[in-house]
Amino acid sequence: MKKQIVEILRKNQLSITDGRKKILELFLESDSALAHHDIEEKIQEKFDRVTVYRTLQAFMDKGIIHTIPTADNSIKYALCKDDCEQGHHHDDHIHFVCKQCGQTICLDEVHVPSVRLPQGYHADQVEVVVSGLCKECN
Amino acid sequence: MKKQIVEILRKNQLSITDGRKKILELFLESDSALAHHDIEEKIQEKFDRVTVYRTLQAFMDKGIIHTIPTADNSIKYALCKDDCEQGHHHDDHIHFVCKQCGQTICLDEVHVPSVRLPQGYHADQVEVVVSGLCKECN
DNA sequence: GTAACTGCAAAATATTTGCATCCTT
DNA sequence: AAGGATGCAAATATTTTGCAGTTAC
Repeated sequence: MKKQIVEILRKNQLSITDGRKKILELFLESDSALAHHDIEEKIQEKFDRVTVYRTLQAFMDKGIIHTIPTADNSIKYALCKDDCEQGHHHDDHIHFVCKQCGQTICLDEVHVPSVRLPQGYHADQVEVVVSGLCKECN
Repeated sequence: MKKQIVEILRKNQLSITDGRKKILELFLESDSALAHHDIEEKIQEKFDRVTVYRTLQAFMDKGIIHTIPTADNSIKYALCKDDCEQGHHHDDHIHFVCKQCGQTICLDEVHVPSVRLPQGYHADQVEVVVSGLCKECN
């Protein structure tokens, strides 16, 4: 596990620092998406708020994580699959937000249905967010 | 037009005030979704920031508008279709965000594809946000 | 040693709440 | 007249920026 973390950072040419290792570990351990707020809460050793912002930004830039659109104002982050390149994410899975427990998870096994757009539109990316009740809360 | 505005407010048991009329008018005129920020910009007569927040909240509560999930942090609002009830929106259309001009529009004519969820999950709502290039920018 | 990263302070921005006043009904 | 809506002030919360000190490589 520790090894995998270092490897990901190295592959993306990011210096291996405690903060980054810790935050990346959180993502690897968690099967649901994390908001900035969650990260601050879940990390024992306190890192500066600003460091968390910058770390998330760095991970975003490198395509290690991506944001998940949510209808409420919160931004959630989740790990990208391996084939994401810098700036171009190709998440062909859907996101599920549980209305009860608030967890946001990536349903990797459910593929994004294809959407037929009107003439003239060009689609780069399709995001699907399903909300309802998760396995535990149902 | 003016008549329609008053009618909507009345139907939802909201007092008819200048601010509400003006903001609702904006939504009716605009064919793209609006962020809080857009609303402040587009309204000549200045209403208090707080009034805009409260107006949007009131419209949300009544099911007049709904939020559109976006991957960046901005929250956009758009008019609901007639059959939205308080607290339960059934927007069976998809949203399109243009990466060039930033406009967010509702593609009413494109239906949300059905999604098959894993065992145990219950879907209340499916949000689809497509990003790419719109008719004008393509 | 150098470039990159972090923490602190502070600025800028966004959102919420309380309360007195004003407007709609 | 009464209840709801607004504006203002202020409290919170969120995000960004600059800079000096520290750490990774």
